[in-house]
Amino acid sequence: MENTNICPVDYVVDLISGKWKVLIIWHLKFSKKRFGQLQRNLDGVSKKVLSQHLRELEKSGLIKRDVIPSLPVQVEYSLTERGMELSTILEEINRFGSVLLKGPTIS
Amino acid sequence: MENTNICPVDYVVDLISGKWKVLIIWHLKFSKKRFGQLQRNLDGVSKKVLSQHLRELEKSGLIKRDVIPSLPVQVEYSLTERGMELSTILEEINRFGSVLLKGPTIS
DNA sequence: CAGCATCCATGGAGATACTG
DNA sequence: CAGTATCTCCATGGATGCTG
Repeated sequence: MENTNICPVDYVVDLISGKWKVLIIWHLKFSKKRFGQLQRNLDGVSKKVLSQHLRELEKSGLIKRDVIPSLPVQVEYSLTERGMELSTILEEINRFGSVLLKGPTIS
Repeated sequence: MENTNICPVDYVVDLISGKWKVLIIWHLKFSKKRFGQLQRNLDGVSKKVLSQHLRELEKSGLIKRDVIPSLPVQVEYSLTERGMELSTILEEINRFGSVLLKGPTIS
């Protein structure tokens, strides 16, 4: 997770290398979610890790964080345009990975 | 690097999450290379890590390993068809990442 | 040359408790 | 509810030496 990368590929890979990053993006792709919802959806994440990941994704402009000044506070997360773009790449990766997983290593 | 993933995306991400994986694929994309060449190209990799990565990439069918029975032994690594496919995805990621890195977080 | 065995360092992830 | 603060643990990467 080193930001000192000059390589854009490594940069993006780092972005989605976090243990839950892909899942977070996946879930937000379909609808915005609140913190607690996400935590329940990603079965097993600790709050610490979840908020770390969310902050990183936000910092790189992939997700948006909206604070709703209710009581108690609610926070909604959603994908940005860029996050949407990334999710289409993830779909490609998904297709590719599916083939890899099914087809035995023919090399 | 858990193989127990059901998610194809995570599977692929794990595949290219190793610190040098992307670079290895990148270098092999243009020409096959010997172990020592790779080690020199990826400035700073230890032999241990390099061979670990190579074995993993081979195991998942992304690269091919050819042993040339000379003295001393030479080993050539090259991309498989699947590795080539992946490298096109990496190029997309590259484009996307470049935008991310240049443009400030407009969200 | 290619690569394995060993030991060590580091940081990312988990568990838990506390707060505005 | 949505986090932050600590502490611990383990996997990954690094350094070095040995071998067919």
